[in-house]
Amino acid sequence: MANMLIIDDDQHLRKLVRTYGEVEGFHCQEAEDGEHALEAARKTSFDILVLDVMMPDMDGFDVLKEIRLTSQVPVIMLTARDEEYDKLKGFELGADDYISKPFSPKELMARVRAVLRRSGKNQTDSITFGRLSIDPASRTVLLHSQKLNLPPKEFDLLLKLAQNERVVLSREKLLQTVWGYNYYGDVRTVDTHIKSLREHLGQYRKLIQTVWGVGYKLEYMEEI
Amino acid sequence: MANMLIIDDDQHLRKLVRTYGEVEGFHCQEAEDGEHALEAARKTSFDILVLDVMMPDMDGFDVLKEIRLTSQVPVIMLTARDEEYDKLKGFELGADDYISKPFSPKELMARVRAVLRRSGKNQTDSITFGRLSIDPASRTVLLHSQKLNLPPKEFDLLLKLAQNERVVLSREKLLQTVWGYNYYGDVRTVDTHIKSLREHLGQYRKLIQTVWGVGYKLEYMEEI
DNA sequence: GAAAATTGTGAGAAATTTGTGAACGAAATG
DNA sequence: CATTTCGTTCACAAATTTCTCACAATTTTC
Repeated sequence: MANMLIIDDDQHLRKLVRTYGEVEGFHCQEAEDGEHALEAARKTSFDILVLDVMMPDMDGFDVLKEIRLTSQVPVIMLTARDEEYDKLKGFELGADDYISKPFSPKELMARVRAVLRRSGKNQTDSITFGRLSIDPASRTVLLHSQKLNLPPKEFDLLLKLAQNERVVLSREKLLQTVWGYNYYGDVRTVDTHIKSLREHLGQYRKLIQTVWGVGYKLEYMEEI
Repeated sequence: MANMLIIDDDQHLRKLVRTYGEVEGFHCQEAEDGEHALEAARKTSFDILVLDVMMPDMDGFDVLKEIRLTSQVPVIMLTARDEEYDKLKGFELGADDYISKPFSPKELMARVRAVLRRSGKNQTDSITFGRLSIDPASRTVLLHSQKLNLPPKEFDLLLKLAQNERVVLSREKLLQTVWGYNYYGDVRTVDTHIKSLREHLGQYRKLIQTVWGVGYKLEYMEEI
């Protein structure tokens, strides 16, 4: 299972993030300041860092700068509200995402998943939502441990949506990325495939949400 | 939704850039020469310009020089070849980036995103006010950790106001930026959407304030 | 305080967008 | 080569949103 390093001077916040992280199945380690974080990062290889910006002595950016000298590990930064400039600085230094305090732990975890998914450029890793699992390598989908036979286009469509969890993709974008850049068909073709895909997904049809006037997105919610 | 102005004498190239721009979610407008570009820029406020250097009569540098007299809008220049001289001149005049023809549309869009991010017009970061959080990527609004379903226009309107916190936006400005530069409807339509948006926001309706005789603004105060 | 200007609001028609079933040819399968 | 599956388009129904308008309420101006 994946390793998570939580870096924050606030012990309660560390604890909070840890609790949610562990629910998601991470091995969590905590660091109370930059020094300890860098030391921990030297000793262990982490799969994701959750890094607070505002810390005494060495702030989050300093830590990130150090980290980035040797590693491309995914980093999510915690910023106080209204720190537009900080956001920018964070992204330039190579943060993968940020979230403003106060945040809901659920949202943080959703972003953690999304970042891991994105940074796992490894197309061969399968993507899982509850009891639905998508494996790009073998091009198979498992639903309740049972193989689901999807037609090629539907599989590609599902995979694209899954790789962009929580991000709305317009019909045009989907056509471009799934059908190809030189496809000039009817945009509504997407709808037809979505319909068919939803039928195949059974109760998991709720994963695929229509964003009225914009497009479609895949969003996983615990209760499925 | 951001406005993009594409300035090039080559109609096919304009069309190409437009197509990709629209996939990325921009409202796109085209200008076939410097004159038309300046006129369009006077009428509409754009978030980014894509400007060809080589054009008959008034070339890209002339256009940029004019634009920079009144505006700091991000500009990406298209240069014919890998001309060091062009790059230099462009940067001196205040271009934000350049790209040599022939270019891949994907790369152009990557640069557009990068420039917008640098200029602080990041469209993808979520914005939080107390217990209200707006996420452009997933087009969701969380109010007290609960999802708020807003119609497209209301979401765009809220996002625009949020991205301009404490800045009064006139109805005309809102129509132009949210509805699009080519919308010619009743100005009072804005009022109707504001009303509906306020209803949806519940106690957070106080966020959206009427500035009598001018327009609307979003202002967050701790006590909500 | 009356008049004028501006904004709030309710209701409903109009327009837009999406869901869906059906049809048809292309492609894959055996 | 017959059969099945797949991809696409289309038309219509259903759902949702957008827009306009009239009038009420509020604020400003005179």
